[in-house]
Amino acid sequence: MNSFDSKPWSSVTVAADLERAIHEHRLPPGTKLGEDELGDAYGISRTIVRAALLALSHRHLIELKRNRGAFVAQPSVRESREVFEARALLEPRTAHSAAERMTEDSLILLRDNIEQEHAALDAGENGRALFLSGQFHVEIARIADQTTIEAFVSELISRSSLIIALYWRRRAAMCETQAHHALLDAFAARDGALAEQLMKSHLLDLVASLDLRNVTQPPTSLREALNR
Amino acid sequence: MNSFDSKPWSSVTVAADLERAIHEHRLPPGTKLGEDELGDAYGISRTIVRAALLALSHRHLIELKRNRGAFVAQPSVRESREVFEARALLEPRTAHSAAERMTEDSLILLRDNIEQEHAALDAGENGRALFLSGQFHVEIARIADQTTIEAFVSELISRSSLIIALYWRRRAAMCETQAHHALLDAFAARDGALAEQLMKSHLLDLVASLDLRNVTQPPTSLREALNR
DNA sequence: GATCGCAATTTTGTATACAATTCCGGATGC
DNA sequence: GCATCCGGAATTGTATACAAAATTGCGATC
Repeated sequence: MNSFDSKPWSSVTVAADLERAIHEHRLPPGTKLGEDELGDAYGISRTIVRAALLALSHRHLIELKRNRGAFVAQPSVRESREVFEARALLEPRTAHSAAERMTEDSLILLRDNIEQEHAALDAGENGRALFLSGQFHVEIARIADQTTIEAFVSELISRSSLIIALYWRRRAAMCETQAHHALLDAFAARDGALAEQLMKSHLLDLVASLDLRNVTQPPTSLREALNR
Repeated sequence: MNSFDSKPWSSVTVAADLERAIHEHRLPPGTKLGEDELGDAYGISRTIVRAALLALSHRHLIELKRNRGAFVAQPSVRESREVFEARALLEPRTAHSAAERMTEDSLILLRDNIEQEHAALDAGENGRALFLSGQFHVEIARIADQTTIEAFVSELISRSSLIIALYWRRRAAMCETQAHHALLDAFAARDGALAEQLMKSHLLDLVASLDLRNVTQPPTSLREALNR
């Protein structure tokens, strides 16, 4: 996969690479991430792989089972709800701040993001589109100039991607782009209150598009179901 | 320090032990945490120490400088503001939820926490009192049954302890206990709105008790100031 | 006497060796 | 035929060896 890159991979670049792969659904929930396997893929020793896996586990993107290895996380229904409740607390008011601090450059960045997402959808690159859609939210926190909140939102966005992989229901062509467009308009008008309201609705729509009924979790593989 | 414990230290227990030491101001901001030193102290190899340090760095409690080592973090004025802004978004509404879910057992837990903090203050154990004071906030998130938010709050609380170490101004005998007592009453009355309001005020009071004017940071050591 | 440079020491970064645990398949016995 | 047990293979956990970088201290030089 990445074996022929001459880049000097470090634990942080490997973690970022893996996080993106997870975010884009190239590594679906439940996937086993073997240390030797990854080490070979990146051309590094297990030492660095382990550091990267540790970082991802701290972000709740993978689960480390002692003596068993690393697996792409499979958020429970409960956890999924919590993630979106946390987002509901953080993102609307952050959008409000962002609207007030909005610059022309930032607007261009956001507009470009929507553009790229559209292009990705047209090209059938759904994973990439999902990633870009997430970046839109992270970018807002960055524009609000809140590094700390940005870090939390970034984690929550990546976890949301896992949640979408597991519980996505609505087949409709993403209304996403529509919601982001509306937000963009609010930002362009520097209307903080509107941006906050739109973000709140957007998040509610997102949750509504999930199937979070408390049915027994469908395990990805039979193995996982029985091995506990 | 811990050399004679027969416990089997793991990266997670070591990280927890270090975090508590930082939280209680036994390890002040800027302190160098040498790997060999820690390994000797806990009777483990650097491998586990490094995993623990990695975990703490992900929580922004220590800073890892490449080829230089690990240092207890020294949050900037900017970062300090951000931490409290994040807390302002998360904690008030979490307190609201907690009030609505409050049980008798939880009330006893919180009451006990205040009790212990008082005892610690009387005994002159200020570090321990500060730790307990932080636990009060984490406990609220736990009572609200929000594991994800609890994790964020827990990190923010620990970082707040570093901020207090650096920027604490007011000498007054902590009004803390007073604020926590008022919160407890709101919880006992299951008054969510009041709890939310009290928490908001409490956090504002906390920030007000800090000296976050943008003066040049007083570095713990001259070295740190010049070595960049 | 102060400054600069170089080497020795210390400390961190990475790979690897070895131990411990789990996984998997086959043989065995009921 | 089915379950169980056992042993080899594979994988993770931990320690350690070695490499690379930074710090320190000494001594030469001006």
